[in-house]
Amino acid sequence: MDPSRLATGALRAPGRRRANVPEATVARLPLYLRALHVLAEDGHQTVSSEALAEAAGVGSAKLRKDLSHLGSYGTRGVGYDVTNLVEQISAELGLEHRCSIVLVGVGNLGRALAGYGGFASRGLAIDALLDADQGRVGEVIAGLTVQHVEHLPQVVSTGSIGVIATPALAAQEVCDLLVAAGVTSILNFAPIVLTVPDGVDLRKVDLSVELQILSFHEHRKAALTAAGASA
Amino acid sequence: MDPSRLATGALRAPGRRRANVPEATVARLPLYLRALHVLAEDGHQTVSSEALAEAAGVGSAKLRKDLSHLGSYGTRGVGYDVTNLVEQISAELGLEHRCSIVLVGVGNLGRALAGYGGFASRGLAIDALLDADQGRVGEVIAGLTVQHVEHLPQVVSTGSIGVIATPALAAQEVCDLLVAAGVTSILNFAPIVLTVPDGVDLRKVDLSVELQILSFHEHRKAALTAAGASA
DNA sequence: AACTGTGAAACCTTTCACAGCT
DNA sequence: AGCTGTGAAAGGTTTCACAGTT
Repeated sequence: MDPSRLATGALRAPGRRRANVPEATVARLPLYLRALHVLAEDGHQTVSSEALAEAAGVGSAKLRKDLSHLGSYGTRGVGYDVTNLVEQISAELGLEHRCSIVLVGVGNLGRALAGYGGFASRGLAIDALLDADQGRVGEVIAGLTVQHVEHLPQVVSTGSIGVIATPALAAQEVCDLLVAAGVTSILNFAPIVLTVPDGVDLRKVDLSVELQILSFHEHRKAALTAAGASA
Repeated sequence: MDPSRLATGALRAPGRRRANVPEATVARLPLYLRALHVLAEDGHQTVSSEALAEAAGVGSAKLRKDLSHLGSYGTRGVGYDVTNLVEQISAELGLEHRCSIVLVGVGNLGRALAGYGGFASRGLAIDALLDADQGRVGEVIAGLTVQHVEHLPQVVSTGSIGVIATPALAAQEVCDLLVAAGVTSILNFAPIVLTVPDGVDLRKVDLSVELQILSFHEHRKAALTAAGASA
């Protein structure tokens, strides 16, 4: 959110050799990682920027530029070593030491997230489920027992990621609780603008926003074809 | 994806007065709309760019620039008329004529999406549920009966938006079916890269990608504090 | 010959600062 | 006086094209 802080001096650590990785690049690293896993399972040992870009759904120049921000891990004339690149990207994303994920709000969406297998595969899995509703406390979902939201401080450890899947009205309160418990990275599914202190990273996923964006494009296309028909 | 196409000649329609709205602006219009609805319910008749920006979680300069792309709907010295602005943005997003939404894949996530109230409130609601699993066909979720995916052509109408909530392996096939049925706007929740023909808009929501991005920031913060401690 | 890594150009987005309207 | 609308500057991202390496 405040990119200027990304560039502040603090990271002149002893043996660091790389500059800051641009935000747009970070957002694509998970895509490359996923594509690489598929390639590895297919038995590929190396991959060209062209092929990996294709698998990840981006242009090859973009891919090379992105990877160049992590360092020079390719071999000219050959391509990238799949296993090595998986390791480099995983390291960059901090996926070595599985950080814990706590999910607050076990409604429809929370349940779906808890049961979603996509996380587990790659170093990320939900470790705790919490809810404010006593009626849900004790229920077992995807192998985890739902705890009352008051136990938040006990289930949070350093480096935990918080996921908010509560109704909009409860979201800010839950967010404050997460921050108070020391969480500095939050993913919000509630359709509301949350406020967090400096130093806390907040991302949001808003389903109806996505649909409205598509609605815009659909609307525009309809207008275009109507205009085309009248021309 | 290909911004150049957005700027092609085709839209020189007779009475058009506005230029193209930038993609980044489109992505924020739904946020403004939501904030405006809240303000309207609170009884506000007008709102300043400062106040609306605050409510939407953006800067006021950005908000004004965004709204200026839609036209001049504010009054200097006063602000924006809430009701009017809601109408203008709704029109821009094409939320007048409720376009139908068909959701394919009624697993955990699909169920959650079907039951999610967030859509219904604002011109967008799911109209049909489909699944490839005969065991799920006939089930009633959120007032809708699940139909077999073969009925897709019958439930799709012009301007429909397709939502894919199937497992990754089925997603491309379902996507192809949607495209064949005439859908030109698709929202994909499956963790896989989909290929669509030109002219079809594709957006994706990937939960594990979001978590991995947060993991990166968490990791970076940890590295920073470690470096800070050693300094 | 094949392919990476990267300056430079083109493009898009955000921020600033203020002219101009009410 | 207060606030919008907008050129211009600053910053970030993507694309191009090719030098350099294996």
